[in-house]
Amino acid sequence: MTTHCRYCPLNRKDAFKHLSPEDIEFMQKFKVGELSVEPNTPILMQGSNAPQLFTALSGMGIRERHLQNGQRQVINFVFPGDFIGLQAGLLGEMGHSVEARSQMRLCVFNRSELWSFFRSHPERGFDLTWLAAMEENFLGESLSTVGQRTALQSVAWAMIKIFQRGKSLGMVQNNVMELPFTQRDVADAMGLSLVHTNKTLGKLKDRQLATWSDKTLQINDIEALAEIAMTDLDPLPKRPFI
Amino acid sequence: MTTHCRYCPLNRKDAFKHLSPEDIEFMQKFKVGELSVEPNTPILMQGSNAPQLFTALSGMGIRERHLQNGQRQVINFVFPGDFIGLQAGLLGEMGHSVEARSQMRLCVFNRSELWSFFRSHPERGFDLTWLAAMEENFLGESLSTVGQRTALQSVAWAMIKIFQRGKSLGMVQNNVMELPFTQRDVADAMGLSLVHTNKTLGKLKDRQLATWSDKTLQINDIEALAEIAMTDLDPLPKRPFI
DNA sequence: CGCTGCATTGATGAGTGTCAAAATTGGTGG
DNA sequence: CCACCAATTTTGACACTCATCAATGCAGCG
Repeated sequence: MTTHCRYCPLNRKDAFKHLSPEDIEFMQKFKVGELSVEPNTPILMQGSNAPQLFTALSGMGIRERHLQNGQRQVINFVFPGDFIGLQAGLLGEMGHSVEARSQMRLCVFNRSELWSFFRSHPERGFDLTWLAAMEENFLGESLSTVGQRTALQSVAWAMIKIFQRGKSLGMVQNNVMELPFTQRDVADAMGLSLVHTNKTLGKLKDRQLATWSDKTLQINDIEALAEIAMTDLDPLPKRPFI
Repeated sequence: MTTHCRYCPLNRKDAFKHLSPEDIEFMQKFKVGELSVEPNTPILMQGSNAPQLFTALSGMGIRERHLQNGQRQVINFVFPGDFIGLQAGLLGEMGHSVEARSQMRLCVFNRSELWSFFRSHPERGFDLTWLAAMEENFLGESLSTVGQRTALQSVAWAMIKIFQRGKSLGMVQNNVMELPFTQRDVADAMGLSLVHTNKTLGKLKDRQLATWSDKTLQINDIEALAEIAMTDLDPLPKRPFI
């Protein structure tokens, strides 16, 4: 069931910087196996010191952080190509949990070998840091959204971000993409209540900008959305993957 | 005016993992100089592709992100030991600006040599990634705060975080530390209005938990603060520095 | 000495949260 | 194929936190 890295599905998508055959061989030595999980399966737990790290090969999930009183914040959405477990690998403890939302296929690595990564193939260490910087950048943008944007702006922003990411991965056809998330996920991502998120999504639908129902997101006018969200529509840079 | 890395002030603080003499020599080759800036001086601009990277040697600052309509979000506070310019170095573009709030001394590196970092001294590349993971972790926590905590909880949380960080760096005497920030900085960090932040700080003062005035923060009951903020008071891990 | 930035306080109202319930969907088993 | 149940979405009414507006005080400074 485990495919050789040579046939890694990520290496074929043009959202990613392609790996050289040598790099592929190197990664192959790293790979311990593949993991296939059902929707809503926990992958890594906040506070855990997991021995395994992952790269999402297909499917979608969420990163979420739980507070002492049971509230949660959705930190980010997980797409194919995302590395999962950076904090466990480096800090020895995850700052958030990761949970699948659709069925997912994950590439599994051994945490204990992360260091050999840096030592023997520094470009790959560099790539990992690149991903960390990208994530940091995104979290800063999210923070600005939750802290400064209104509900309407926030939801518009979220729809754009999800859509753009999906588009870069070939998950969009005719301005439509599958979304396995619930409205509660988005609400917790934007720091809004479920009810208000629902009503805000309704507004976007009324204005014929974006329609999300039946696990399907349709974007009708992304420029108008971007206007509302006060954001640019820059294409995503090619990213490395681990 | 430029001190040799051998005398780096950071290497003497026990908040940090100490560098070996060889590492110090290596870093010395890297170092281009030192920069001393006055309060409110911009250090790196959002969107810029700066040729220089920094490590804060002393003083404090902020990371901030500007939106199209002029609002801003304070992403994080900058303390000695913080690396500045990761995103410029790796992504080629800063996602936020960095500005001094007190007088600051900065260690200056050449961005173009960042890669040799990873190649010739992979442990140092590893350390840089460690810092990136730590920052990512903190941003996730901030996001949870802005998204989920109430104003009182948020402000209590911020005071704790700043105080803990200051304490680990020896900036606290008798539960008192200097804070060069304005209330507007904190308000923009927590996604609150200036007025409400002021009133919330007043509440903490009334309850005799924390007093911040005249650029001085005094923490009277950190356990009670932690209770309000729904957070633990774990000691900070020893961190590397670049 | 007036100017500017920052802190402080009170009054008012908008944007969201909370509560409650109905509608819809999807899954499960008889 | 239908009945039932759980999860999710949707809608309306109401409450409240927090933003906004406005004015004052205060300190630093040219």
